[in-house]
Amino acid sequence: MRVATWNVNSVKQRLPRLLDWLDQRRPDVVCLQELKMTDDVFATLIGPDLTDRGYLFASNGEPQWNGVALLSRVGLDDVTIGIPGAPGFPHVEGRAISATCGGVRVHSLYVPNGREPGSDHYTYKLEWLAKLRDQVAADPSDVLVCGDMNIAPTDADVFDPAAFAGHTHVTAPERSALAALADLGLRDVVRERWPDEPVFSYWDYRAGMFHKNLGMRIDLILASGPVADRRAAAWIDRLARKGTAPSDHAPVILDLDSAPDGDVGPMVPPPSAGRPRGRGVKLPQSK
DNA sequence: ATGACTGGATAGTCCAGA
Repeated sequence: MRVATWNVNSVKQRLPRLLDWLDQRRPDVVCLQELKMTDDVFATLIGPDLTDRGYLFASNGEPQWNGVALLSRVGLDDVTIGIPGAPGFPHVEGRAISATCGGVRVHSLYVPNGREPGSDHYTYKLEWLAKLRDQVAADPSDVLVCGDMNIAPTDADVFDPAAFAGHTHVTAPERSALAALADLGLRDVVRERWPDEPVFSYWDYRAGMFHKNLGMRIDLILASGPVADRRAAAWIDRLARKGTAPSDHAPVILDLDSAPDGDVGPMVPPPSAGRPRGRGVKLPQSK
């Protein structure tokens, strides 16, 4: 069984690339984030294409921002929209959906960004993550928590820790929220497979960050022990970040029991021959 | 080349993203 998660940054803009990628990678379960459309529009725009490919689907969308979905061709049962008791900002946003697929409880998540440490949005992020922890704690033993977690688990998951000082995604309280999931037995399958490689899943569109491989690993697949033990391959599909009109995120792929493409490489560019990359580079700044 | 973004809503630019 192949499970993937991908922040597509607008299904509408990503439609041709998403369909091509489904045909190429043929995942059995797909977690999507940042649909940026309502459930009705999602079903109309892409539903027939998904049905043609054998997928059942469910979504938790909004008109303009956020939005998550689950696609599955190994069953889609007991769908839960959102997280029980989770806060809104101020309204409850489309950031979580879960279902049982192929015997595994799968979560597709778009964790709030947090904006600035100490801001209202940052508090919202931490409170939302606490409710996620409570929901997962009530889950069965076979669980996959997938999505854009908007947290880099360690300093190895950003191109230069100094560039992120004082920013969200790397602060101790955010990382503690991930540790709380680890305390429930969830394991970071990509990092377990590639313990030393700089594997990123997000690169800012600006300033040629992708081509310089100045990224972050914030899209995660966290597996409970029985599921993590079934890992045959785990990798980040950075080819999907190349070419025309990509998302700023790449998909993350986990193969359970067997790996259709073999045990692919870490999907990182070869190390540059010269100076170290990324030291002293600043984050692109919003106006 | 030492600078380099994209999407959504809107109808000027502004907000959001991480």
